[in-house]
Order: sequence, then structure tokens, then C-alpha cells
Amino acid sequence: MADLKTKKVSLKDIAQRAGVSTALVSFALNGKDKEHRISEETVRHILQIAKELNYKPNIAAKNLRSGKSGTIGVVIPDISNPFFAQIVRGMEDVAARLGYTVFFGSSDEYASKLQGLVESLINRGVDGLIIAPCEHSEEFLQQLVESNVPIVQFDRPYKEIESSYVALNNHRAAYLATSHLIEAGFHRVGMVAYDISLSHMQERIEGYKAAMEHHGLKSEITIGYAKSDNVRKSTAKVIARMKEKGVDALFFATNTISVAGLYAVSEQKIAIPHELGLVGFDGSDAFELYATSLSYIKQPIEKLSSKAVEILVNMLEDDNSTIQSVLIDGELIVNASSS
Amino acid sequence: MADLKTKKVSLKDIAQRAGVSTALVSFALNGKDKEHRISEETVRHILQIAKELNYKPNIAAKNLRSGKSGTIGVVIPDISNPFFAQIVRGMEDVAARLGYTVFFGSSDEYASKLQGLVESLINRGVDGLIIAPCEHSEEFLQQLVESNVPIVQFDRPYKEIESSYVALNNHRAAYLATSHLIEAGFHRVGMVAYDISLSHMQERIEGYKAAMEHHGLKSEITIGYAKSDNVRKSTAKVIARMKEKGVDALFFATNTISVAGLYAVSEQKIAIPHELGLVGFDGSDAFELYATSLSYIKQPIEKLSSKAVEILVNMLEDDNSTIQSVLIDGELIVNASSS
DNA sequence: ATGTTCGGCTATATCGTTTAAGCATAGGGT
DNA sequence: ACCCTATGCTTAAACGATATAGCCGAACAT
Repeated sequence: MADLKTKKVSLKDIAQRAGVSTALVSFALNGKDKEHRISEETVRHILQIAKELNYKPNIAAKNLRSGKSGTIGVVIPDISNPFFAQIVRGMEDVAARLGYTVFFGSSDEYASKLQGLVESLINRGVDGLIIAPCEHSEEFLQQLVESNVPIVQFDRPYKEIESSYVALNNHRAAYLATSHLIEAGFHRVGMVAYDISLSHMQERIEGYKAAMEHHGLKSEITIGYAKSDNVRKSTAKVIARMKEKGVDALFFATNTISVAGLYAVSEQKIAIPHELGLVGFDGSDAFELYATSLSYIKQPIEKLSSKAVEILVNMLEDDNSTIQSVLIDGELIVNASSS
Repeated sequence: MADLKTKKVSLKDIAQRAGVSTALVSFALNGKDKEHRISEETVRHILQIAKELNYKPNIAAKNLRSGKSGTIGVVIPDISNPFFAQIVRGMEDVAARLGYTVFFGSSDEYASKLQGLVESLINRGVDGLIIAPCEHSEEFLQQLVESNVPIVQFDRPYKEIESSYVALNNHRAAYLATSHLIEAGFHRVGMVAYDISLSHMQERIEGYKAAMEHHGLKSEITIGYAKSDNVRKSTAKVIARMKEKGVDALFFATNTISVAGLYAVSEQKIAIPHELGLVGFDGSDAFELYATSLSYIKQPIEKLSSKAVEILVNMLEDDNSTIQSVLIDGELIVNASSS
């Protein structure tokens, strides 16, 4: 059985039992028997003994010798955010399929925490990293890239940094959401966003603006900013202010804002969609179960997570792999809140 | 900077630069200078050079030599389940504070997957494991314990197995929820559970029964079972059947059932709480945002996760630590669905 | 002078793998 | 008879950190 305390079986044990050298055992066990011209019989013999003794290679020794760990690090803002929980789940599965194991860490959107996590993951010996950047971490990521650390940026890449990245096509998604509201008859469409410089947010804002402009509604641009350290309260305030300004529909830029938004319209007893049309982001049971189910932009979680892992692993295993920038389209799910 | 590709600084480099042996450097860096009577000046010198060269110990080498990895494995049913996502987040934080890093894996409630994950985590060299068992995994866990693998069972322990465990006091929680419904005036209280043998579920069922009996409602026991592979549909069926039987309130045994239950009462247009009183489990934004906010048993996530990690680490670091069985009380959050 | 002690340090084996280099034997060609 | 080659295997160095055993010289006691 698997055992952590009693002495483990090593190559040496197998070698002794088989009456051969450890090198031969290593070759046989790693399928390098052809390459090293080992007789078929010896190979069979070795493999059998290895099985009998229930041999499990010592990964620490392997790592030490090879300089690789079969491990990747993933840094996200917060694993208790359902969106990232699902992302992580996807990465876990894909990584396992590709023979890797994953370490996770939550940055809480703090550059300092992100940096600490990345350094600790590197010290732990990860072969590469998938990182969802946060504000003020651009310089650090740039350094990582310059130090040849294999990384894939995720969800909110700094696109100027010369690294691979995987993200939603945020511009198009926001454009889609906004256009949908406009075409559903709402003409004073506002947006609730976070006031941060990260690319995903900026592009969602740009997408919203583009849709407004494209429909000749340029002048009515109304963007309110929620505060990430107190989403519930600040979103409520923003919504109240928007309503006063005569906004008749809102596009929520993230899932946290969407949930906060639902709390707010519920508390402020705003009738959806008659008094206010709504489109949210990311999806949640709360969206569907809200009295008036919330329309939203659905991110292709599987695709996003698997693509990120695949690109990283490709990078690790294929020396002449090139930088890949992947944008994946979101889908608009139309529910009762916007029609 | 942190770097994965260029050569790393080793003890040897420091030793050479300082004109001493690697042993001395190792001692100095690990604070064993007193123990090995190294002159203060030498220590200072070594530490300074280490800092200058930005020395980071090679963890693989450390692991190989020490047989420890500073790593713990966590196996849960599904990290994309918000309850476990939060749990995992808690464990991540506590483990980091105690100097450990965490590997996660999702079993999807399959014993075979759980076994595979555990074995792969052990091969990766984790020092110990926190495991949320699933059905049919008792024998395997028993073997782990017998093989001296340090484990802490979590959330739904096999209590007969001689290992530490951390879980909610499920009996009391279910008793609390059921009593609350009864005392709120509902007298034909049913329960929707999963038909599984795991301890958390059995104890929730027992707690429900105990509350019913205690209030002289023994005869009315009505337990319906949802199917975990199709929670939405089966829960809807169960609820419809219960309604026909004249049940006037329901206690949902898990968060997945609770969410499915809300979908069901919404689709079946059942008025909450007038036609049906409800109490759910675990909490979710959907609970609060539902037209009639759902009362629920709230699990003390922080406590549960930190306790589990602490017990495991204690086990790893203190040779004469004993088995600990921890039950933590849940809290009843009363909302509109039960009054 | 000789032995003892002790402060300060070094040499080296070890953990379990991988792998470059090389050894020994058998068979083939000349 | 000789060299050459292919085959099948071994030896031993490395990866980087840790820790045991022990060396050297100075200070002290006798």
C-alpha cells in the first residue's frame, strides 16, 4: 500500500533483487530499453520485480536530478470566487491529464501577495506559472518574463508584456451585452464597473462604449464605479445614483458586481426589467433564481482553463514553442432581466 | 530575480565565495550556528553573501535529504462547489501561515478517483493529507491509516476509522433546523437528502428524526432522496411528491439540494413560506437573493478549514500528538423562508 | 614538557535518480 | 590469427542540502 512512514523501495532494491545495476533498472522503468539496447528478457524481469516490490519513484530525487517537478503554479485573485473556483477545477483536470499537478494561490488582487505567491511557488520548484495579474504587478511580471520564467497570463493579461495569454474577448462580450440591451429597447444604458486599469475591465468598458457609439448613443455614456473592498455598498450607491440620472438599464461588469447589483435592486425595490434592464457577467445560481432571472455574459470556462494549461505545458515541453495570445468569445444568455 | 532557467545559486557557491565549507553555510543559514559553535563573524559573513547572491535553497534537494516536502494534499469532492471552494481558500491561508503549501484534487465523489488522487499526491511526496471521504472509500482510508499515512478526515469522516477528523456537528445542526421549522408552526416537516451512507448525511437525517420525535411528530417522518447525478430534476420530483403528501415544510440537507430546491419551488410556483416553509444548508448568494430569502444552516468555514490544517500539521511536527476528533457547531440563519 | 579541553571549522557520506562513459563478450569479416 | 562491431551491461559522477565524525590549534592544567 501507499505508505509515507516505512522505508520505500528504491532503484537499488530492485537492482539488487534482479542482479543488475541501478542504471539498467532506471532505463527499463523509463522505457529507454531500446535506446540502451537492453535485452527483452532483462526488461521483463526488471519490470516484474518492480511491480512485485510496488516500486514508486522518489519524486524529490527525480526533481533534483532533472530540474523539473511536473508541477505548475496557478495564481488567481480568489479561489472562493465561484468563477475562479470553476476555472481552477478545469485547470486541475487538464493538468492531470497532461501529467502535471497544480499548486494554487489567491492574490486577493494585491500585487505584494501575488509576488509573494509567485516567489514561493518558484521556490517550490514549479516548472511554470499561470497568473491572473492584478494591478501594479506589471513590472514584476515583466521581470519574470525577462528571467525566462515560463508564464501564461490569464483573464486580465498585460498585453504589452511579451508572454502568452488566455482571456475572454472582453471587448466583444461587452459590446454584445450592451447592444442587446439597446436593441431590447433600453436607450439610457449605464455600466457598473471597477475603477481599475486591468485589461479585462478596460476592454469591457471600451466594448460598452463602442456599442453605445455604434448605436448613436454616445452622449449618454454613464459609467459608475463600484469599490472592490465594499462591493455591496458601493454598487448600491452607484445604482441609486444611476437611477436618478435616468438610466433605464445597466450592464454589470463582473460577477461580484452582478451579485451586488441584484442585492441592490432587491433592496431598492426596483422592478426588473420594467424600471431597469439588466445584464450581468459570468453566471451564478443567484442569477437564475433571482425573481427576474438575470441575463448575463457566460464565459467558456472549460475552454479558458484548458487552453491556458495547454499553452503552458506546450511551452514547457516544446523548446521552440512560440508565444500564443488567445482570446475566446463569451456567450450572451438572455433571461428575463433584459426583455 | 526569481529565475527558472538560469543556474541557481547553491550552497557551494556561497561557501566558495566565503572561503568556508558548505556545511558551515548550511548551519549558518539554518540558524544552527550556536549549536555548532560558529563564530559570530563567520555567520554574519555567510548571511551577507547569501543575501548578495540572492540564495534560494533548492527544495527538491531539501526534500530528498529530509524526506519531507512541506506540502499537504487535500482531496475534496469538487472545488467548484462554493462550499468547498471557500473551505479550500481557508486551508490555503492557514497552511501558508504554517509554512506549508497545498495540493488539491477533486474526487467527484468517486472512490476510484479519490484513491487515484491520494496515490498521486503521496507519490508527489506530500507529508500528509486532508481527505473528505466519499462512499466506498472506507477500506482504502483504513489502509492508509494502517500504513501510517498522516491523514485528517474532513466533513464526512468515517468515525470508526482511527484517524483524526474535523466536521460539522451535523446531528445538532439538523436538529436545530428541524426544530426551528416545527416551532415556527410547521408540523408536517419533510427532509430532502441524498441516499448515501456517509456520516454527514446520516447524522443530518438522524438529527432531523430526533427533532421530529422530540416534538412528538414521529409518525410524520418523510424523507425524500435526491439523486446526486441529477440534483435539479430529482429534487423537483421529490418536492412535488412531498407536497402531495401534505408536507408543509422542508429541510434541505446540502447546499446543492438547497439550490436545486429553490429552482424547483420557483418552477412549481410554490409560495414560500405560506405553502412551504424552507431551511437550507451552507449558504449562498442565491439563498439571500431568492424572492423569499432562504433560512439556512451556516457552516463555520474558517474554523473547519483551519482546524483541519492545524491538526494535520500538528501531527506532522509533533511526534507524540494524539488523534483528535473535532465537531464544530453550525449556526441557524433565519430568513423569510421559514417564518 | 605533556596531556586535556574546547572553540572553530572541514571532509565526506547520504538521500534516490539519471546518464555519460566505458568495459566485456560474442560473432563477423578479412 | 586479427581487428572490428554490436550487444548488453556496469561504473560512477552528478543534482543540492544536511549532518556525522573528526581535524587542527590554542589555551589551560599538571
